[in-house]
Amino acid sequence: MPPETVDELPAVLRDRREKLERLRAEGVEPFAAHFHRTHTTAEALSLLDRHPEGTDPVTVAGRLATQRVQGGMAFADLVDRDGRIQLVARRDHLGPDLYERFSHLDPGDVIGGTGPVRRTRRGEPSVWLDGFVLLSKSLRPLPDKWHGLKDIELRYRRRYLDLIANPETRHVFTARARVITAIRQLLDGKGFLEVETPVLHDVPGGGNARPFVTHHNALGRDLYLRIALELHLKRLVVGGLERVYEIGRVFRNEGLSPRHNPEFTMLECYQAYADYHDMMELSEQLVVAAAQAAGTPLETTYQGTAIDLHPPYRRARMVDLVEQATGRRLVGPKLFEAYEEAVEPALVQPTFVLDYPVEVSPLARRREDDPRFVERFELVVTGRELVNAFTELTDPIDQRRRFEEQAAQRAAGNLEAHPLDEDYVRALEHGLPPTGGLGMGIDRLVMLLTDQASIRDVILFPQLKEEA
RNA sequence: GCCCGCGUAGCUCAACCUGGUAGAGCAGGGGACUCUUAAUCCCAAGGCUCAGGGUUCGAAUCCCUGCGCGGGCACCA
Repeated sequence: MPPETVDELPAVLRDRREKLERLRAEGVEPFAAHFHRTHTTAEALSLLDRHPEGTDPVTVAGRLATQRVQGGMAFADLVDRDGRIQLVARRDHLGPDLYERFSHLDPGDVIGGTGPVRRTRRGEPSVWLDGFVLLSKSLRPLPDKWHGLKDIELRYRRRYLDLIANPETRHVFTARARVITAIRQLLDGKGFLEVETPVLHDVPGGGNARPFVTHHNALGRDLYLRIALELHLKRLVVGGLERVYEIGRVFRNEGLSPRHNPEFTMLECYQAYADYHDMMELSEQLVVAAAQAAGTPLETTYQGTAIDLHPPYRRARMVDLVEQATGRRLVGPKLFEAYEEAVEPALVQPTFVLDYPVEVSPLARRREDDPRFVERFELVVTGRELVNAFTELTDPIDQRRRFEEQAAQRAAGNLEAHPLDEDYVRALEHGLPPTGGLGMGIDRLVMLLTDQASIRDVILFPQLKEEA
């Protein structure tokens, strides 16, 4: 920040700096060290319900929204995380000095106020102030009180203003937090152990994506930010933890889009003695639990399209879906390409797409009845992959061969082909129990449940280009 | 990386097509008002029109370049 003199500031900012100095000159500290509130706004309101004639004094704290100063009586809305409550100040009651200070507060100032709660003549529940304290002076004006903050760039860059001005934004991120809590509760209840695995990887495996590269100075070598959680979690199943999960950030060095942020949040969980059929049931349970946590009905809409999230979801084999769409019965990478092009975008209602070609699934177990396919599914909703899961490949010999096929693709220029992870193959050689595994994109799940069109609307601080 | 659109006061938007001194609401300042709630009414103030070039007597407006944002494509299990 350049050293700015008060004179150079826009008038709206200069006025507030001058107010700040005036307050200090009057002996009022504009940034309080601490404050004790007795009630949130919601608690104050429910207290009034129990004492409709008026409560004992309560102390609330929050940010001042709008003010309505009317001669010797002033009204203001105080906002905290739970909601809002009206404050009433009267010159007769507070005395002229304190009243004057109240009426010169700005929207955005953080204050604490004490007084009984009762209704105004118009029926508005209000804290009738016996006194108030300025806790944090706001030196910048709030966004337009009626239109909110519309500028989409400012909403992302200054998320704090978006959260103050737009209730919908608060709702989305509250729902996101509750969804993640619900997922943890569901998995914990099934005996899964939440673990943390490294973000810095020697070998960026578990998915097909270009990684971010970073450098460790003391080791004198490059490391990669993880693109998936998979390989470390399956090592833990080898280690006997049997049911593990991690909810964590992964990083993919790809372009930005309404559905892609370079860092995003994945749930991955692995269950010994389970297969991909079990993972389908688990997927359904996760979606239902998440929807309930977000307060989203199972009969919902996404961007104007009706979506029914009631399980069980349709199950269809990829070869059949492609044949229905194109009339051709394909195998191998061509099947997968045709699926992505002709089928996936049209799958609006929740659908488990089963049995992927082995060539695009180097970590999944082959089908016993047809080794060209693996026991893998993706749960697709609104044309987007929500879950990717499979019966894990446990045969270390086959795993090494699959890695070598990927290495050949890599040598041929496919930067996203899976690299060989020797240590992972060694872990398999010790014996991975039959295991089902599942990965779920939390951001896309929250987008679906909160009806948000862009992944940027469900990530608090999404990646943008450098500010001008 | 390519294509399209957008960028005006702290915020929300006019004026741009068709070039002629940049306007309004909110927020802020002053005043009136002791039951308001998008309070109301009166007064005054607030701008490097994203940046840089060009065309023109004259550019917010037309043209070019750059930057930023959005969308699409490419990329992306």
